[in-house]
Amino acid sequence: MAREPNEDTDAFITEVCWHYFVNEMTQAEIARMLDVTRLRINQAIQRAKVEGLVKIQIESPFLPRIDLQESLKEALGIERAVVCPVNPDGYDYHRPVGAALAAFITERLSVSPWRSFGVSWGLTLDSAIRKLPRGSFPDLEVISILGGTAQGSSFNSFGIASGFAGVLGAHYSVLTAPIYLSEGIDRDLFLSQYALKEHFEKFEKLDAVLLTCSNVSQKSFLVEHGLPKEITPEGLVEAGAIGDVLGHFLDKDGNSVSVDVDQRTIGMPLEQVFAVPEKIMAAAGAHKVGIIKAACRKGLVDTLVTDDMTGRLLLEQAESDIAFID
Amino acid sequence: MAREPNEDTDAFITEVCWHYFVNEMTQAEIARMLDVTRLRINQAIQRAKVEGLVKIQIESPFLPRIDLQESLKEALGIERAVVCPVNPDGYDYHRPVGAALAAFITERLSVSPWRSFGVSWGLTLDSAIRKLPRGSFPDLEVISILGGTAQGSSFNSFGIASGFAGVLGAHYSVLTAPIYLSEGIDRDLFLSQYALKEHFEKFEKLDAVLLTCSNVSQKSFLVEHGLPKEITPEGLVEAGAIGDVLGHFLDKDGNSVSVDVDQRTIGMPLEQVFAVPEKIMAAAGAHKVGIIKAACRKGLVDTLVTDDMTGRLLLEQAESDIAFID
DNA sequence: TAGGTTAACTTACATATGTATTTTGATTTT
DNA sequence: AAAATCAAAATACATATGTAAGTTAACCTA
Repeated sequence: MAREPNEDTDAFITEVCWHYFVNEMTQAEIARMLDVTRLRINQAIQRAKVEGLVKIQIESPFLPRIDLQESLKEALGIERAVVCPVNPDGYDYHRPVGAALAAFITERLSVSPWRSFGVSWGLTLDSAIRKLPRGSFPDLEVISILGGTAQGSSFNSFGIASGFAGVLGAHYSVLTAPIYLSEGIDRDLFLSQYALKEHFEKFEKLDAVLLTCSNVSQKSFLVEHGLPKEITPEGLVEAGAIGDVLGHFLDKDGNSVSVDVDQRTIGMPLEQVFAVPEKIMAAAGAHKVGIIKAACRKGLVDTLVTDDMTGRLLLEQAESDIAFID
Repeated sequence: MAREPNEDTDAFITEVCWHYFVNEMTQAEIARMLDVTRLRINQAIQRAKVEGLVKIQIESPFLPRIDLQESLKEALGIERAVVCPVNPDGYDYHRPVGAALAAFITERLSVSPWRSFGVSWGLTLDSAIRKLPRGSFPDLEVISILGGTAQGSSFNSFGIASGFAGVLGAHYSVLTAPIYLSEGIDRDLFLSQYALKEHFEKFEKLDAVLLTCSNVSQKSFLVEHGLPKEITPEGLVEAGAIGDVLGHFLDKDGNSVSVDVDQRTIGMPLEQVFAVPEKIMAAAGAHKVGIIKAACRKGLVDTLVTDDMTGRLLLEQAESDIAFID
């Protein structure tokens, strides 16, 4: 081995970003001034963007799509829809929907003082954390409401709950458990552990939940990596499943297709979700149209945060409730 | 006359910015998608930046300059110094110092709940408003502490106080009076007007003030456009003035050089400023070094927000208290 | 309807940005 | 000490951005 990679410090990146975004200097100018190569300036700015060190806020970001939002409220029977514009080519919905969710949360928190809210996990929530402006809510607690997988911090509730709490200056409480119990372990016995019991009691007093969902296909991280091997996507589809919410697989009417799976799921039960005052679902993508509609129909959603493409699909195929396997 | 200029709507600009900053599309892509020319996209983005519709926040913006901040605290005998990096060429301190002030205010508001704070006026405060992220502080009141001039909204307390209140979601109270009384009008009689009396009483309970300052030269808006014609810059310099704070001209020790001028100034008296718990001065530029030091020496400043260039000058010329006329 | 006026479009181009490739040189290994 | 290794610098270049022309066409006026 030779030299160590030159890890740029936070202070360096901060200074570069200040010159670039506030003083509006060019990258070349900054490089000359700080006596480094332009490449390092360029990379510093890119890293700052990715890691959320610079946050770009747009005032009233969902002003434009009012028509679509109104139609969606009507069609899905929900209280509120937030629709953000998305790039139809190179379609990546995580970032824009995450940004819209972040803006929505900021707005809600400034108006109604949540004491606690629940979070599941997934890339959309991960993206929301990066876009959320730093705040100070010392009386707020972020509660993870779903067990995690072994892989990557976006896919377990620890990374998400602690991430939200970090930027919001709040406390957090995580669910240190897998999303699905291994076969043979008794659910009630498992949940009777002191730490878990205390955590589950917090579900009863949540002011809001941030929900996500997915369909039954390779596009679903849960289906691809999170299911115990005894549970197969084919079996779930046969049973009528079109997607999942909080690890529970639902049919097109939002009813669970497998008591067996439900019994093994470590997380907030759907019955309890109904009782939460604000049920916010962030979800987008053509493959999620079916499960989004099912969740809305069942009453699991007050506010839907999505993009215009998905919004339009939700309206168009008002009658197609097909499970997508692609 | 021919066609009307096509004033882009807020919704249009918002959508363009969303595509550009969140979805990271190129301006050409956005133009193609929305079927307008690239020029209009380009202009929309520029307008959004200037008008503060997009706000770029940098996490912990004054992390880098800790050494300089510590030295300044020591040298000036103040509680806190906030130093932001600045572009030495094409030197414009209003924007970066305004941005730093905005970040500082955001931070302070999230920690200590001010009930009210006072504002003077000037380009630096105007710039701070543009950089300040929208907030909701319904119990906060922004109080203008200085009369205004007839010209431009940045130079009267109405634009500044209402601007701060607007972005912070706060109330405001303005001082509807000129900065200097005309000769012959009795100050006490003038201030006894009901509306003014009520306003002046609020000065006693301020949690913080945002102060600015300037020197005695053409660079000072106050000197160039705000002085009654009986008061000349030459006369003020002869009397020992090196600059002004809240319309009061001070010598190098921070003492007023003209009881006459003070008698005509409509604004918060300096004696009252001393009593405010947080005295924040935002000021930068080589020409302000003298007056900044004088104000600090006199005890008018707890927190100084400035840039690295001015910071370094403040340290270097620890002994030069010259009034700059250039 | 002809002519003047001007916003918006078109074109052009200089500069800035993002990225890939090659070169350099410090450090470690043999 | 020579060779190997690899991060950082240098170089090169395709694309994006900002701005300044000239051109077109909508609209008003007379």
